[in-house]
Amino acid sequence: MSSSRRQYPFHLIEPKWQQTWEDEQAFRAFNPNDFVSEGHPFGIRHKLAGKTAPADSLPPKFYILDMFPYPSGAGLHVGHPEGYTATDILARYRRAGGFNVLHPMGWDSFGLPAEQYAVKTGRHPRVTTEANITNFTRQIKSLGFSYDWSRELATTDVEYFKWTQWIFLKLYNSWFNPETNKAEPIETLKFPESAGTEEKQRTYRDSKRLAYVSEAPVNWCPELGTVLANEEVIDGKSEVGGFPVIRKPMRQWMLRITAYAEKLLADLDSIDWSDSLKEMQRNWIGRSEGAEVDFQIAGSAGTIRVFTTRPDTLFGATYMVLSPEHRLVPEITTPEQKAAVEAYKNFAAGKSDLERTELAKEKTGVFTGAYAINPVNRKQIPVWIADYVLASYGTGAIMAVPAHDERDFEFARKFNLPIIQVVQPNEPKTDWQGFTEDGIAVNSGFITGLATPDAKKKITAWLEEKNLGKKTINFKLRDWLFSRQRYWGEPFPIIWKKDAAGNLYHEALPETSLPVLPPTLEDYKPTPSGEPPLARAKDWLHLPDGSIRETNTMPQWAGSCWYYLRYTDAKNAQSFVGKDADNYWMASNGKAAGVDLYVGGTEHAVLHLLYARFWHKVLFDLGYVSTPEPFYKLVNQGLIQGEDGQKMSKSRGNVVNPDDVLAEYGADAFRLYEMFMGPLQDTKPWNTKGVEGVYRFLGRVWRLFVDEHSETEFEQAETITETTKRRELLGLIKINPAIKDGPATPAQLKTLHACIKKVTEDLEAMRFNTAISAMMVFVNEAITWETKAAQVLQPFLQLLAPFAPHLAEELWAKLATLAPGTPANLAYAPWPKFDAALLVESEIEIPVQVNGKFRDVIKIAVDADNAIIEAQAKLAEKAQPFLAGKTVRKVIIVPKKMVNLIVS
RNA sequence: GCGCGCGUGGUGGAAUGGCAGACACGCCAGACUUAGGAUCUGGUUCCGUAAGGAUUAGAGGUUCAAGUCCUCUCGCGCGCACCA
Repeated sequence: MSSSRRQYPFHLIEPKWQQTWEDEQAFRAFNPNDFVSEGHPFGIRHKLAGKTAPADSLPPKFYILDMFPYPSGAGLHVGHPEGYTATDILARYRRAGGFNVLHPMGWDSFGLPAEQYAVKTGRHPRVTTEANITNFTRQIKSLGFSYDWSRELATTDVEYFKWTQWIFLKLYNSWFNPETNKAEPIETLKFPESAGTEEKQRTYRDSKRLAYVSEAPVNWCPELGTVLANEEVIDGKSEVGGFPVIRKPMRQWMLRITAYAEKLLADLDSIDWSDSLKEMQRNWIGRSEGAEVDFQIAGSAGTIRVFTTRPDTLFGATYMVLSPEHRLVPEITTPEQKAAVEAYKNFAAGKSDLERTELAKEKTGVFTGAYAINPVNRKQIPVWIADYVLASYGTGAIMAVPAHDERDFEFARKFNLPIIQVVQPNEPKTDWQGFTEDGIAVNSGFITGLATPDAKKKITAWLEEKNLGKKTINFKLRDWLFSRQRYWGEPFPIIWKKDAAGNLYHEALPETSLPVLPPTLEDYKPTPSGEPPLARAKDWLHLPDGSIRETNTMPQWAGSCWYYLRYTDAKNAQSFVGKDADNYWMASNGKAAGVDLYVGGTEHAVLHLLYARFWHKVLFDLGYVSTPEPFYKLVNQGLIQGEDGQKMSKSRGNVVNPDDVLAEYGADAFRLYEMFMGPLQDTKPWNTKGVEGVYRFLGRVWRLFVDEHSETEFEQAETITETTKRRELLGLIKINPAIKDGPATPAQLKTLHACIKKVTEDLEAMRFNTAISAMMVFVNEAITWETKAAQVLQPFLQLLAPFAPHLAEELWAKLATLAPGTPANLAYAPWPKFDAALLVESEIEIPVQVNGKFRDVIKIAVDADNAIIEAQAKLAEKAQPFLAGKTVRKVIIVPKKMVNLIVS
């Protein structure tokens, strides 16, 4: 730790103001019909003090949200406060702008590390989690963020996860009605004629629920001891920890997110997210238009249905491929091929996901012995199985058109299958083999000669007419695997029963039984038989009526799917969120709706952000929330790297701990640096020297405002005063005698208003780095003024306040002694407006170019007409050598910008 | 492989198509000082004593004018990855 002298006493100022804000609950947001206490600055500003405020009396709302953190044992990381600082600056800016700002914080506190720690030590995850939350709270509070702590929540709070379970029940008790195109209560589902018995009705109903049970191969991670969603598996490894993942058939809970694929895709157009993020979601949803086509199996009544985006290439289909898992494989395989097919199925099943992707180069497969009939030309084509065809996409079977599909082309060459051209590239020199783009249909019967889009239309119509196929839209998005074999998650409000025939079936617990608490355990490991840890609690597991509880728990994403809603009404005991609160905080304000600004890392691009949108849409369909989208504007902050330009990690030893930075430079400098580093969205390396730079800037601000002699007295007094009483000594520091409550010079006003303009515009556009540089320019200028007008310095403090709130408040309070009538509370003082008239120049400098090259600058009156500008430009001294002996052929004048002389 | 984004001084970064390098860091020189890792002043893209010239990854193009728009190449980052 450095022993260098402090630039200013932030160590006293910062705790002082944090205490003040907490004492007066300065940043509490008021809901409709809340009572606003007499002395609250929000009430004073909006004339609501001492009143109960109905929705229409409240100012417009602004909901600014951070992605809440997982409270890890490692504590806060410098990456966390980057987004939090940005949102805090905007929250403070909007408050000053007269908005009712909702700016909450909470904890995404279910999760694996606490559970793994529990497995090792036997310490209950709740104990670990609470200790971590305490530490995170301390760290976050020490940064002076203006959160409304009265709305703090943790996903592990019983009062919170009770409602998470409640929402699950809504999913369970709903189905997606394709006719109304929305989710409806399961009661509106009509049974088909065939579902006569109670058991059949139950089965039918269960097959339609938004939350359903599926027995299918899932992503099993042995190391983590749990299954994972597709979104949590990256390159065949777990997103958390990077452990191998294998396919394993298991009984699991799924959420029918695929029913919302179309809406999740279409509604991206209604929200203000970055293009790259929208693109990631689009790719993940993966919509593709094409056709399903039925191929008859030769010598059999069966058909194989395939999905293709290129029905126009049907005449070029020379073979078919089924995925090894396809249900027709055993049926169609001929006796001679049986052994080979079985061997191949085993070979494919034994591959891990990792091997499937990494060894994708070389195609493999075997012939089944069967032939299918191409519906357009009645030709017999062989049916193969190969693992390059995925069971989980489309119909799990394809028609192979080797001439115009790279994968089929590779496969056909390896196994010597015929390749027939059916598309002619528009560019005649292009090789048609392996040509996959649009062209002209050839060798294709009745579609020959048509351009690809027309050929697609015509053949699809033909297939539909002959009842051989139909236009189809397919999505890459799979249903969301929603259960985990863990302890530290929300238990499902579900029990299992046996019917008369001895079949297990599931049933939801009634809402009145919520919350379902997890049992207390001694041992958090799975059972020896591989059951989830909850199965260890025999008393909990078995209900008196003989039914058994579901032992899986929900994934960590469950809690984060709706926390932004709970913040709007965090204490509501009757409902997950009240109608008034939802209407006020999430309502439209004349634009697309929801959270006005949501800031967080890109790592949640397809996980949290897709899941939360899905839940929100279900709640919207069911009438529980007022908007179709949760987050109107979303910004991803960039990664902060270590000083070496590498990703921060313990193993690299380049992790910067915010506590250390705070101790040495203070919270205001830390906040300022995080914003000064560069654009919020960019990845950028940490640089301790850079912190010193902004710290020095704050020191200059301090010295601009305070009297140096009094500061020396203060410092001497501090050394002989006990620590706890030092804060009171701040009163010894007097205002800089150069500051006068008199008129400002035009130059001072101009400097101020230029700064107001720049900072305001930059805040609107979230350009924090350039806003800070504008304030630096102001201070560099102001420090040279012999007499400093209080009326110029005061608005500057308002500009500084969102960035460095502690220092600004301290100086504001000192300056108030000079300027009577100053609002007591800086945080709610109305944001200064710039006066354009003060920025107008009578004379401006404009550059003179000769043949497009900059040569000189001339000073002219702003309202000078073109003739004068031209004349002045021709006289510009440094331009003379380039004009001598030449004729000016053309003069280009951009008013107030530049003049360009074109000479021969 | 496909998609998206980005390449500007020694460093982080600024520049509605109109004076490239704002604002900082670092460095150099000076002032104050017992001292400086405090503070203040000045300088700092490169070549050149200067006048001037070159310069925004590279090559070409549009334009009176290009870091900015277009085309190609190279490099980096992110995402997806046999999705038919």
